[in-house]
Amino acid sequence: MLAGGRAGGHRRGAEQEGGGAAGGRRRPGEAAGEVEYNPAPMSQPISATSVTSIRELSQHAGQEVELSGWIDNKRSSGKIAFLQVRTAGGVVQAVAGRKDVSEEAWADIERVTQESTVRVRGTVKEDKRSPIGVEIQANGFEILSLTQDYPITPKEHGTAFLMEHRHLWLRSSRQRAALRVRSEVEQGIRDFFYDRQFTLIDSPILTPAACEGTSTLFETDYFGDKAYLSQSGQLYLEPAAAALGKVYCFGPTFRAEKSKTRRHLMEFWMVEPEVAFLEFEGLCALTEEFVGYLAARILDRSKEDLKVLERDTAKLEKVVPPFPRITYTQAVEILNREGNPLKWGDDFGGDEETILASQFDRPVMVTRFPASFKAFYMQPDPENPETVLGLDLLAPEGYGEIIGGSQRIHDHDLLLSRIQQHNLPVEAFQWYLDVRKYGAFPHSGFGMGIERFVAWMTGLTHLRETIPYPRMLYKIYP
RNA sequence: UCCUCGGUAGCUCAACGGUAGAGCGUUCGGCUGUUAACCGAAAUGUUGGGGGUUCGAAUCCCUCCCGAGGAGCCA
Repeated sequence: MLAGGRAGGHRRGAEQEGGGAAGGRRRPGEAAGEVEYNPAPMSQPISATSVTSIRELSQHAGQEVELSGWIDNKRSSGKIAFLQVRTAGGVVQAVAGRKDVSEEAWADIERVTQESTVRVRGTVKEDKRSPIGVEIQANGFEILSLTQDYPITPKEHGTAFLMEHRHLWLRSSRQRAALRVRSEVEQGIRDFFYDRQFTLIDSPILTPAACEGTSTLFETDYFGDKAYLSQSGQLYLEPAAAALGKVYCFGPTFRAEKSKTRRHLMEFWMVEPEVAFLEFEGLCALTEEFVGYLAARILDRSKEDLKVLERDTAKLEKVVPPFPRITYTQAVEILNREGNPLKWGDDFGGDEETILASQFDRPVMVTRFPASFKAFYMQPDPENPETVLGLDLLAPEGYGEIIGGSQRIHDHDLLLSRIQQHNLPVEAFQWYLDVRKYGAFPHSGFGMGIERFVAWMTGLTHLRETIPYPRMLYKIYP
C-alpha cells in the first residue's frame, strides 16, 4: 500500500512537470500565429559600422552604426519614438523621429512589440540623459521577428510565475546583472588560483560511492551497477595534490536532500582547493585571502551590476582580511549569552549561524568543531582530540555558511579507524587510503558554494536567482 | 517528511454568505524628449479540481492538486 501510494505520487509528479512544460496557458499564444524571421537586409550604406556590443558604442560617437537586438521597452508619441534595444553589453536607446526614417520603417516602429528582434541603424550621439552616456539617432529600422504576447511585462510578477518562465526571465535587467556578477565571481576564482600556480583538476561527476557517507545522493544506473552524482570533488582532489601540490576543482555538485529553503539547491557549483603541506593556520589564511580577493574584485569590476541590484556596497567594502576567528567552544558561549541555549556538541542551525555572524561586520571563521558531527577525514586538534581542525566561514547579513574546510587526516591508520568508526566500506576507500600509504603529507582544503557567495555579493535573498537554471525540490522546469 | 500561509482576467491583487472588480498588459485613438512615459476608449473569467452545507458559495466545511515561506540537512 505504501509502495503503491509512492508510485502514484511519483506519477502525478511527472504529469505536473509535463503539464508545466506543455504550459496549457501558453499554448493558445503559441498557436496564435507562425513565428517568422525576416532576414531581408535593409539597404545599408558602406559607412555603417556593425556593432555587436553596447559597450563599443561610446567609441563610435558621431559615426553611423548598425546593431541588432531585442526591444526591451518602447515609448512613443505620434512623431517621435524611444526604443530600448538590448543586445550584448546592455541596453541602448534608439530615438526615431517620424521624418528621419522611411514610411516603412516608421510603420515598423509603430507596431513593434516588446522582445521583438530588430535591426537599427543610426548615428551615435552623446547625451547626458542616457544612463550609458550615448544613444542612437535612428535613420533606419527593421523588424526581424515580431513577438506577440510576451509573458513578462514591465510590471510586477510573482516568483512562481517568473520561475515558470525562467528562460525568459533571464532577459530582465536584475537577472542579467546577477548572472554577470556570477560570471565575474567564477572568473575571479579561476584567476585567483591560476595566479597562485594552482592546477585545475576536474573531478568526476559520476562516483561509485558516497564521498562522506552522510548526504543523500542522486542514484543512477551505471551499466547495471549503481553510481551516484558527486556531492564533492575533494576526495578525488587529495591524490591530485600529491601529484601537483596545489590543486583545485570547480564544478557542479549534487545533493538529493529534500531541502526546501532559500539557501538550498539540488544542483549547485562548488570550488574546492586542496594544498599539500598546508596546515590549519595556513588554511585559515588562504580562506581569508580568497574571500577578500573576490569581494574586492566584485566591488571593482561589477559596480554597474551591483547598482542595478541595489546592493549596499558599504557592507562589502568591510570584507577585508583579517577576519575574526572564534572556536566552536567560544561560539557556543556567545550563543548562550545571546539567549540561544546550545549544548557543547550540538551543531548549529540557520538561526545560530545568523546570530553568530551578526556579532561581526566581517565574515567570521568558526574553528575546531567537535569531531562528532563533522566528516570522517578531518584532522584531530592536537590541543583537544575531541575536536577537529575544521573551519566554517559564516558570511554576514544572514547569508550563513559559505565555506567549509579542514586539515585532512594524513596518518594511514588513524584514517582507517575513522572509516571503520563511520561504518564506511573500507574497500571503496582503498584508493583514498593509498594517498596516506605512499608518501603521507599534511594537507588542507576547503569548499565554497558559488551560489551562496553570489547571493551574498549581490544581496539576493534566494539562491534561485544566482544560477541560470535552478534545480529545486520537485522543480526541474525549464 | 513535517509546520505555516496562499491559489479570483495574460500578470499583480480586491471583493470574505447576496449582481466578480481595479491597476498593468492587450486592441483602437491622441501626443516631438520619453525613462516601469502619459491621456481617452474597448475587449477579457468554468474564482485550482472534486464533493458537501445553504434559498443562494470566490467566500463556510471535507478532500486532492499546485505554489510560497520555514524546519531538519547542508555549501
